[in-house]
Order: sequence, then structure tokens, then C-alpha cells
Amino acid sequence: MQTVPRSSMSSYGLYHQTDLFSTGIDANFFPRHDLDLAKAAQHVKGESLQYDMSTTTASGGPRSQMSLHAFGQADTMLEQLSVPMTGFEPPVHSLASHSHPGAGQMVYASPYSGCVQQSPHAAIAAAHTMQSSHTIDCDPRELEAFAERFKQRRIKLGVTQADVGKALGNLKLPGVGSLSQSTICRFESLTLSHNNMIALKPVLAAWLDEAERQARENKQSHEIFSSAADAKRKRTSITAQEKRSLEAYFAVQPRPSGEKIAQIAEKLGLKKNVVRVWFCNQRQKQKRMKFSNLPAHC
DNA sequence: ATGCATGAGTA
DNA sequence: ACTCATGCATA
Repeated sequence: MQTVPRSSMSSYGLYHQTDLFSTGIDANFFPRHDLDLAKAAQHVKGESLQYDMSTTTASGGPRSQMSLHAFGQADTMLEQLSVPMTGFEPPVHSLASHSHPGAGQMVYASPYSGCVQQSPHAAIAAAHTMQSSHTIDCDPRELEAFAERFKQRRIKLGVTQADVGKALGNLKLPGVGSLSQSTICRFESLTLSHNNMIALKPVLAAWLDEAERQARENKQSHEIFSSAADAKRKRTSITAQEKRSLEAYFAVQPRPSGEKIAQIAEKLGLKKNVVRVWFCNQRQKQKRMKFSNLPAHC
């Protein structure tokens, strides 16, 4: 494992944004129905664990069939460790610090100088309304179709995913801020959770309507903004070998205890927190729309 | 397009 | 300590 530093060069130089809409959207765009609001709130809080993955294995490859011995002899001890019923849990080493935002693990804890962002998070919730019944809301095909349509039109408008993300902030929808290129990309490729897709759909739909409207009127304006902000966060890169090991462990136990995580971390020479996060992300990956099963009532 | 990471909200 | 939505960094 190695932490790759990053020359803090041009990530935030000048960039312009296609302000496809500075105009406000009429309030009636979001008729508020108590029921819908409640649902929206739920979506954002991710309160419905309606996913019951099993069909998973995304692009990463088959992680459920990785053989434990595929990564060397040094892992003998851990192999037992990863077997669910081994019964022994040695109190082990002290070096693996605990993954608390204060404990030495989070070296670069939070100081990413004020760029433009920091998750609008649950924000978009409020926007999730329209579309009367959950019958429609829950239909994966409807979402898939929309995502596809969205992408096509976006491209036709000559707008990038990043543009859309920023533009969303200009669309003054209550509780709706900007989003990253990543999120727009994931929406289009259906690699977000089902709930996330549903929450974002109305927002993107609103943007699309407005963008096309303005495109018709040829009313584009450009805004330029800059921002100087260094102190990049580092990104640990896990080697293929390490990844194979992790996948093997994951196949046996997707939710290892803190103790096991610590042991795995030690075996692989990774920081405990890195391993913990890896497992979290892996679990989250399984729930992504494209490959997950749907809620029972759909 | 995707991997590793953060932070809010929960249990 | 986990889930979820999201994002920076990078392939």
C-alpha cells in the first residue's frame, strides 16, 4: 500500500460554467404532498433497506469465488480468522489504532481548504416530489429509461456531466445544491443506489427541462469563477494483490469485526482504517442499482 | 469511469 | 462503528 501524494497543480484553475439557467423554476414545479415529503425524507435517510443483494459482483470481477490460498502462504493464520466459526479472537496487537476521527488514523482528517464543495447531502430530498405513486417511482425501467434519455439530451445540448452538476446549484430549487461530475456520471450509468436514483431524478429532470427551454431561446450566459485551494487529499492505492486478498475475505465475511479488520490490515500491511473503508465501500457497491435486487413491492 | 474517502445520521 | 449520499483524485 502506498499513499500517493499529489502535486497540487491545476485541479482548480479557471473554469467556466455553462449557466443553462439562472432563471428560477416555478414553485408549482414541486407540489408538496405530505406523503411524498415523508418518502423523500426516507430516501435521503436511507431508511429502507430494501436491498437484498446476492446477485452482485459488479465490474470489479468475481469476488465470491476467490480462493483463499490465491495470495500466498503468509496468510495461513488469517485464513482461519476469516472463517465465520473459528471461535477464537485473539486480543492481538495494539498497533492498529482505532478508526476514530480523532485517533491517529485519520491523518488528513478534514483540512481541505474551502473549495466550492462539500456535500449538499440529503439536500435534494426536498425536491423529490412529483410523480404520484411509488409504483412509478419504483419502476427500475422507468429510471433506466430516464437516465438514458437524460444522457442523450445532455450530450445534444453539448453539456458535460460536470456542467450539469454545477448548474444544479444555479437552479434554485429548495435544498438542491451542486453535485459533482461523479454523481452525474453515476446517475447516468445507474451506479447509484435505487433510493439515490429516485431522489435525484426529479432534480435532473427539472434541470433538463430548463436547459432545453433555454437552449431553445438561445439564452446562454457564461460565468467564470476561479478558486485557489490547495491541500489535496491523498488517495491510498491498494495493489491488485491486496485487493484480491480483501475480496477473498469479503466473500467469506462481508462484515468483519473491528478485530478482524485490524488483523487483516496487519496481514496486508494496510492501515486499519483503509481496510475498514474498503469493506464499507464494497458493501455499498453491492447495493448499487444496476446489480441489486429491487424492493419487494415493485 | 471508478477507487478510496468524508461526514451526517443512526442504532 | 455502520449506512448512505457524495466527492476528490486518478486511471
